Amino acid sequence: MVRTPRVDKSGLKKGTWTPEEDRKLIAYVTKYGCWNWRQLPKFAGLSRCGKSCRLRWMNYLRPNIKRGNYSKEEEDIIIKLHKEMGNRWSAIAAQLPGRTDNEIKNHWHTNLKKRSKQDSVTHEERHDSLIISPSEERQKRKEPKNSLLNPKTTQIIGSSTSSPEPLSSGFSSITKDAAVATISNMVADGSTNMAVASAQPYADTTGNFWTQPFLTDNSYIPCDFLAPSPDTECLSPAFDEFVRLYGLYEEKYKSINIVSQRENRQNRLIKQNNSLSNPVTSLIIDSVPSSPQPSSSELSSITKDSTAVACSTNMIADDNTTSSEASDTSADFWAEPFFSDNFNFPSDSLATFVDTEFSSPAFDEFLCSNGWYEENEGLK
DNA sequence: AATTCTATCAACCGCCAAGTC
DNA sequence: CGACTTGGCGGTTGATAGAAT
Repeated sequence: MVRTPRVDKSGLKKGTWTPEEDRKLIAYVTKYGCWNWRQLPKFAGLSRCGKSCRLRWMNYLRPNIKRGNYSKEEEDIIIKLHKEMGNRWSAIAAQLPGRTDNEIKNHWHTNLKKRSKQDSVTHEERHDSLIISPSEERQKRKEPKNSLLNPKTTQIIGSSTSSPEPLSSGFSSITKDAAVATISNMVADGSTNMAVASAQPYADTTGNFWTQPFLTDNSYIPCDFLAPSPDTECLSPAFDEFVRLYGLYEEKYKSINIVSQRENRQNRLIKQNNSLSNPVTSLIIDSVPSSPQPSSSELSSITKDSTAVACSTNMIADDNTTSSEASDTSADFWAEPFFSDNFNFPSDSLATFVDTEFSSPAFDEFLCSNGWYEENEGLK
């Protein structure tokens, strides 16, 4: 079920991703975030278009992706939401943590569409059987008033409880909510968390940056300088040194509230345990020793504009917090870190980790032993 | 055993909205 | 205001595994 690898006119590779390409993408995004998908492949050493990289990351490599069997509950939610929203897969996916729109779309077409049809046919049949003909109606009027004991009435009452339930009140605003979720689809995963992290050091730490937390300015990246040897430059201590020289990040982000955030994050990860089904990203998250957080004065300058709220909300939501937590805009909300721990912009430890672990036989072995790769066969 | 059919799903494609210049 | 860029979405395709003949 894979496409034949090929190279198009412009020299860009298409088709199935190789393990090597995956490694490069994981290593790059983990370390530097996805500050610009179009530029990313160049720096990550990939002969792919940005779109392809984005798709691969979003649908396959990013953290917290659930793969495999759908639970009955998940399927019911999909069917329910599809009835409500139609083919708005990204909006549906937003209600199912860990599932991608692509996967849900596939699952719908291969499994649920039939089931949904069957259900609706069954429902219609049942509905037909409940339609009372004029003669029946007349007969009914003649019947005693003790109608609750009438099998037909009982059936109606019984059926009303099993008819499709109205969506919960929360879903009444699903369009809006889904839009928010859509905006921050990337934010909800580690990738954009990291993009923010990557952007963070670039920008000044006054109000401007925090009012536009998700707009990265790739002009900070001196493209020509990096372009010649992305493989080595981007993943090497030399590159880190370069980044420092250009002032692309500030040391101070390394040490602020590291411990409390780390503990907080780890506690969540423990709760999350089973849903972290992507061993690669679990490893990544667990391996990163620290996380940045703005100082209190910086926090106070954050404008709670809708974008910031939406994006940070989804980040937190993705951390398996409840929806009430996610929508909380109180002081506690802002005190909560809304960065994923895995974007400590190039910390030495992470750099070392990326350099050694992602390109080593040990990493390959790790992938294989976790069933992520089939040896020499690429990703399952 | 060989061939054909069907189900599956990763990946591609084209379009659109939002942002920027 | 229009051209351009970028990210995101939904529809579709293509290759393969497994079932059926």
